[in-house]
Amino acid sequence: MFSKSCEYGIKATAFIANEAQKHNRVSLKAIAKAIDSPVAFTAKILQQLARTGIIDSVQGASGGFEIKLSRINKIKLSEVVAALDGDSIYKGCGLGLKACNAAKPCPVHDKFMRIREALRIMLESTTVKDLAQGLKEGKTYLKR
Amino acid sequence: MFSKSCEYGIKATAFIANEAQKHNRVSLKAIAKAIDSPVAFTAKILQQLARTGIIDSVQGASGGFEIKLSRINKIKLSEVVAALDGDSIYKGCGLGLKACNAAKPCPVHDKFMRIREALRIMLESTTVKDLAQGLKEGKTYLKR
DNA sequence: TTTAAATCGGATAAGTTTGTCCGAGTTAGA
DNA sequence: TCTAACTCGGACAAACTTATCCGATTTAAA
Repeated sequence: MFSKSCEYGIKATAFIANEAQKHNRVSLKAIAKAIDSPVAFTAKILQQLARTGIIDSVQGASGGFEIKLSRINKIKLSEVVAALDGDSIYKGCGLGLKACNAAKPCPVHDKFMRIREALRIMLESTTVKDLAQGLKEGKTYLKR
Repeated sequence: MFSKSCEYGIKATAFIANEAQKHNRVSLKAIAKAIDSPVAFTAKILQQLARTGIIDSVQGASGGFEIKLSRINKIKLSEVVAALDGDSIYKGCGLGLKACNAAKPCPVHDKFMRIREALRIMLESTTVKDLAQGLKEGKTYLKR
């Protein structure tokens, strides 16, 4: 469904948001450990998320990554996905046709539209805070 | 969502089924042309589908690929997908966790389950005949 | 001012998917 | 029996994703 980059990105964002609620800034190392991901690869993903403005990076000693507390309930899961995987998951044709639409649909067009629409709504109605909340309450996990 | 292999495979299967309804057997070349796919790569996919028993292949002159008319309303879209992409699309965790379940869920577990379940139901309730029907009626397309 | 703990960013490697090439085998029909 | 039109299957190549390495830069604190 999502690329590895996107999976790591979502987990990292959830972790950073949860730490933000505890007023912590977290290092790359700490993030990679928390989400069980390769450190250097995770760095690239965090840079991408920082460039997009989803997370903030702070350089230098005692630096790291953070999300402003006031923003964690505003960032949608869909934004994280779009930053890393683009919008093909919402927009693309299920069979990869370039010009697939209601006027000239592919054989799975109608049925796929419903699924993709449900996915879009789900991603757009879930915030980073929602993800962090589960972690905070010990109801959800980022490893195993 | 699906791999390129799977996209080509679904299109090819739909095309073969539609031709089967016209009592035609079709060659690799004809299939690749109809679905606008690379010939040699399509060959691999058709071989895979033939091995799985989804389509039938006939060697030699005037050979090609076909689906028995009596089977086109029995083959589910989910079987085609499973043959080419496996079942990770139904079973895998949205964030790639190996041990993600209701007891120890990832942050998107519940929400993803619903989407994947909808996808599963859709793929299992769509037959190859459904796909061919749209083509036959000129309502759906395999190119562009 | 020096040091150590960080991120940044470019180069490169490994792995997977996608795509190509070609010789061998199969079969209908001339 | 020969030929032409097919599929089969292995080896290879290209492109993309995933992952690693390392030097440069930034910054807090001793």
